[in-house]
Amino acid sequence: MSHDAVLEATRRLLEESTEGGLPSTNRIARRAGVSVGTLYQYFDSREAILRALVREHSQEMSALVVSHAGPLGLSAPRDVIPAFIDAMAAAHAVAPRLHLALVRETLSDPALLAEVQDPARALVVGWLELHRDVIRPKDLSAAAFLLTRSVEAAIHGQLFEDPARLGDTSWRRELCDLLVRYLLE
Amino acid sequence: MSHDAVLEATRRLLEESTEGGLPSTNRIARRAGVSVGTLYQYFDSREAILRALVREHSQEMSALVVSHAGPLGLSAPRDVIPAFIDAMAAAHAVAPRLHLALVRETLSDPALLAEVQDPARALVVGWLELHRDVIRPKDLSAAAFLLTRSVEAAIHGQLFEDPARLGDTSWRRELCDLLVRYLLE
Amino acid sequence: MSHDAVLEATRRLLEESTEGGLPSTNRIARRAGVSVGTLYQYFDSREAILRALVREHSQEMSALVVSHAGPLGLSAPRDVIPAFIDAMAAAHAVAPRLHLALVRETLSDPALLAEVQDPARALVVGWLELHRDVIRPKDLSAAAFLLTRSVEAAIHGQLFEDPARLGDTSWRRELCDLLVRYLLE
Amino acid sequence: MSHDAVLEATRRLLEESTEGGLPSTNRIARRAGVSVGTLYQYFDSREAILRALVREHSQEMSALVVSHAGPLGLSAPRDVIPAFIDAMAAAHAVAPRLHLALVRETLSDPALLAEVQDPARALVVGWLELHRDVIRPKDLSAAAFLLTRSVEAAIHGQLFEDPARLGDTSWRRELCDLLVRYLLE
DNA sequence: GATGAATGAGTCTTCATTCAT
DNA sequence: GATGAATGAAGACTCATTCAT
Repeated sequence: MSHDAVLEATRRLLEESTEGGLPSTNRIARRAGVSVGTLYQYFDSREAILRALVREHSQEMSALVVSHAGPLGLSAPRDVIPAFIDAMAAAHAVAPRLHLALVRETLSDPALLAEVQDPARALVVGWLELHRDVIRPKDLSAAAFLLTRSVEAAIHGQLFEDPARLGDTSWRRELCDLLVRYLLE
Repeated sequence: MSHDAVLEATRRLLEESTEGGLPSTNRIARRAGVSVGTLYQYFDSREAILRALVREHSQEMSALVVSHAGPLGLSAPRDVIPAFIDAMAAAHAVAPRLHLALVRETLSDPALLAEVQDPARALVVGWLELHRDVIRPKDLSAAAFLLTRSVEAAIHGQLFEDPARLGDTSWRRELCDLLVRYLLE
Repeated sequence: MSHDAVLEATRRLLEESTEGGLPSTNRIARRAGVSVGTLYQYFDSREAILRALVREHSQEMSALVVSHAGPLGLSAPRDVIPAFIDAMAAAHAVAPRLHLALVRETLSDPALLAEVQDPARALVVGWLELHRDVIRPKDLSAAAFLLTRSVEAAIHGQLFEDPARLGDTSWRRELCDLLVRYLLE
Repeated sequence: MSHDAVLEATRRLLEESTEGGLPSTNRIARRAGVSVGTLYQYFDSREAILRALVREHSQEMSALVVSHAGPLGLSAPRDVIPAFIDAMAAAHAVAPRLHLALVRETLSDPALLAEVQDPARALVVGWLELHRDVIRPKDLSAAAFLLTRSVEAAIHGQLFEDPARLGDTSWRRELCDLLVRYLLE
């Protein structure tokens, strides 16, 4: 219970604050309505909170994307791609500041980065394999890498540089073009 | 003089350290062979050092890329694209840890991010305009956004996830495909 | 039951640890297979555990020494003295780290120190009285003080400075000389 | 300057307090009339303060003893021994609580213990060598060990168990007897 | 009696910044 | 301009103790 309260408090603090850093343990505890001691009953260290947060967040994001675009898994890639882009944009729009903060923090922790990125990439590889016959590139793993990186990059660009324009359709069309031309010839 | 010594000391410290954070002002000063007081004579605050560093770094990166791929500005895009990718990879390989640290720091400062990204993007827009006749996408600004974001994303992915493989040629070929198919039809 | 489990757990923890301090109550409880709450049902405070420990330990030490050298009580002092030294050394070798920790802690609690030292001294005084005719010093209480202090000091010196040499015979001979010459003329 | 202020403040705090422990860094700083930060400019850690204190204290004690009994170095051992005992007692009477606290703390740090005890022991060995012809025991190093340990033990006993009686002459006579009979046959 | 989650004051330590020299 | 000692708020973390269940 307190475990979740701590995580939720951190999420809120992160979503509210302007600068990137993880809040102090005391601040998190106060916001969670518990004492610092309690916080340390559930997490070994400040870093452990971050890790838990990143894991939960990445699963939530995956779930969101899947629930948006997942059902289309069997449709033609040409239809799935724009849906996927929309789903990714929507998932990123839920808590953009939190997302930014977590991305920022994960950047300097390769192990955590991998832990979070590998399953997501595996999902994409699976989808590519499903449609192997119409997918142009042969190295599916390399393709998945490029794919996920590019989509995230585009969305992050929008998010970090000009959040207001995240809903725009122009960059989506362009990104869709990029992917379709790369994947489908 | 001291101004540059401080910047250089910070660069070195950042490139050496494993964890991401900017070193303490005292540490920077000691490494620069200067007193903290002097440091504050040249920089208003710890943040100011960071900003100066980011600016210088981004210019250096641009210069590196231009000196690598620039001469080809007038060649056919089909030849320039791979050269550009190589140039970007080379520029990122010079001081990868420093680059990571600065990217990390810049992430939560939209103003600084824009200040650094706009000129780079302008360069790309300029190049696209030069070859407007053979460039497929019409919205050059959106194309430049996608272009720079994707290339950086691919390189950062390589850099942050598996630095050893930055020199590989497989991901470059794939990235080249992505760009050529998008830009040149 | 739990009472003894707590004491035994503390003893073990103390004997295992390298640094001197009494372990935390939570640690003791966990090791004892008991909850902190239970611990407080048997001991008023962390200090109370320490006091109980010191008392038990001092009785154990006395018992050990008596069982070693006691039977010789009626023999000639010249024979009892080396036996006593050996018995003291043996008693100290059982749990040297625990002993050190308790000595350390007792040092700043004069009342506890007296409580532990007085009975031991009384034993020695009794023995001296038994052999009053061959014992040179007249002030038996002062002699007992010097005696116990000196033997303990020698053993502690060995124990704290160079535990490996506790089994050596050279310092024992020397200590025996010291005592014999003082007590027996 | 602040360096000494910190040490002096700690000394005073230690001499005043009843329980043994080294005071907190904040307390020391406040008492020294400086900020915690300043404290850390002169000492690497709380432990470093302790070490500095122990070193200074042991030198002060040595100096005190030497200034008391030193001039007699060339006199006959039979005269030097009581003077040495008096000098040791006097040195211990200067700041008994401080001494107790430092002894307590040093107990669990064999390296520091050795650092402090070795020079003192060397002094005694030197003196024994000077009078080798009249000194009975042949192993001077073992004799010095026993000597210093016994004298300290007797004084500490007096100090920790019944400080008021430190000035008494009865235990001194007895201790003197012990040493004379051991050393001089 | 037993539990163990919760407390929160207190610990050591760091660090950006100032200012008298 | 340069120095670097001094500051002190703030940070992460510990731990003896309580109390509702």
